[in-house]
Amino acid sequence: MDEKADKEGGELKVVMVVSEGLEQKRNVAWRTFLTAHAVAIEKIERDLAEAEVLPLSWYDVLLALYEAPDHKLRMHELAGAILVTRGGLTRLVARIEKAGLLSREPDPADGRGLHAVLTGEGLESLRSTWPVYAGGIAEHFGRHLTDEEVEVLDRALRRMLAAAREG
Amino acid sequence: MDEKADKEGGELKVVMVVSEGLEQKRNVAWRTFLTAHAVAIEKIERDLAEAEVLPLSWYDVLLALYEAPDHKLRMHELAGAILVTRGGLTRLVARIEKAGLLSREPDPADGRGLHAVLTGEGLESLRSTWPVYAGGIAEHFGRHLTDEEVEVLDRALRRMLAAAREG
DNA sequence: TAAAACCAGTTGTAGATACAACGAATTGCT
DNA sequence: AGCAATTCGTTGTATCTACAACTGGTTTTA
Repeated sequence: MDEKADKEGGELKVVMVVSEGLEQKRNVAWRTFLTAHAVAIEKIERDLAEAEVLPLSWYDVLLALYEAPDHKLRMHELAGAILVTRGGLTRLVARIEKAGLLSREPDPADGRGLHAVLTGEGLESLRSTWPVYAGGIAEHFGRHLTDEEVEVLDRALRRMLAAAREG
Repeated sequence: MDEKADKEGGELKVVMVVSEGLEQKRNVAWRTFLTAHAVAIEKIERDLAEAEVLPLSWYDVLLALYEAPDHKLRMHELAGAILVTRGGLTRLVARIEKAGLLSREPDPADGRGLHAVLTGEGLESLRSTWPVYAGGIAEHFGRHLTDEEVEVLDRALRRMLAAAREG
């Protein structure tokens, strides 16, 4: 790489120069963060698929409903909770409804609105998925971190999220 | 939530019971990790789109080429470097090639193989994209973390990745 | 050296997502 | 009350991705 810098003049510096000094460690950490996320997600999704339980996108929807009052949420609330656009949510919810894991019912208080409601079957799926998911999290994520690292990571990323919600 | 547990018996415990004790903090941290990733990526992609520079998927490909010897990689090496399936890479590379930012040339040493090679125009795009990307990383990620947190996060996630490569 | 096994990259197909435009319903303003 | 602006959810369209089957090239092995 250094030989290349000699041969090609400034080219190598495209990335390096800008990321030198104080910023560099943060950029390296960002890349680690991205890769770690991609690898962990890939492995966990594979575990879920092999066990024939819910994929993460379905699990997220149903868990959000589970955690909501009366196990129901308006579509736009659900979209906000799982960070999907409303357009995407319409189709995602339609697929999950077709599988019988949630139902849609009109909101009596607002003629425009719908509630997505967790069904008994949906709860059952959540129940059977969780152990597999928990196993994946432990195996591909938690197992490799010390207690202290977990705390630092959680605290730091929460601070980041709080800032994102304001900005 | 606790009232709900009283009313509905064991249901609330579906998730909580299993994740109690030692594991719980790790599961909470995992969720934070997922959300933080989703939010940061979303904001950075938006920055890139607004500045009309390369999206992350293209940037990743071109950066991998940039960092490779002679700025070229075999397709399967590239697929491994950016964590995409070969099928997906074929199309991604085709799009980038159509934009003139890389070229494909046969490998003289292996009739099956192709090299993806960074072009001058590709290097130029990398150059113009990086400041925007770096700004996004700083704004939506690095800015919110202390030096020590950055180090802990990088070290911990690297350890996780090392384990993933072996397992 | 011939056949079998393997590997590289592509392509058909299906699935999933975002963006923008839309119709229906509600809210706010005057 | 009545009209404009906003909000809600859906849908058309374009992109993008994964999986699996496939073609052609290479390596292994008998």
